[in-house]
Amino acid sequence: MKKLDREFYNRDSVLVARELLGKVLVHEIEGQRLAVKIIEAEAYMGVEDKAAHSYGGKRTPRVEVMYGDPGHAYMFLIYGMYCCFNVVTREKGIPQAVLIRAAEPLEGIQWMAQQRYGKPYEELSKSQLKGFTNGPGKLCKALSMDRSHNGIDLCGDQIYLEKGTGENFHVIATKRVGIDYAEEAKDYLWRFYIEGCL
DNA sequence: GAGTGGATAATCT
DNA sequence: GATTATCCACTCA
Repeated sequence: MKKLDREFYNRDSVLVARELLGKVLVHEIEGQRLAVKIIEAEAYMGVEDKAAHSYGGKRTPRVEVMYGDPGHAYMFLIYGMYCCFNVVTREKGIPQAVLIRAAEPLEGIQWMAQQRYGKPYEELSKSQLKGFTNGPGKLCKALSMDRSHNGIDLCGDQIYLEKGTGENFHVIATKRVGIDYAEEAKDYLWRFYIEGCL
């Protein structure tokens, strides 16, 4: 399977978000290969997006990686307990990113179950199965990603994205959620998901 | 099946 | 020192 090259990320964030659907996110850790299919992604348009950390050109140590080169991971912590995985887009100096909100486990499912609940996949409760990887925080926990991966190169060998199976699916564009504070920006159709996976 | 409240820590001013 | 936003378990119908 072919990795996505840096040029893929060096484009408009909305375009990248839509094309990331169906792609495979791979995290290699301790010889274990964890792979998930991306089923939901959200674009953050930097300075013109009130929902983005970099809105208005704000520049703090945390968002610094978004100002860097495309194709890098931007991890940020929310609620003090969960983190979100983002892909940095656009060229250096333009702070845009795509948030990966949900995915579907493909490889290393047992490993993920141990990581999240400390027990085999078969023993998970219904609610645990339902929420296995359908949220940003849960996704990161399952993939064993945290702030130590912030700024990592997605064109490297530890965390990268592969082209999917090329199967057919229908992409739905919708409003973003959980950003009521963003005023008019919350009405933009910058959130994408694969129909039938939610 | 639907709705509610409590937990938590890095980041910013 | 204030702010920030998701997940989970619990309750009720």
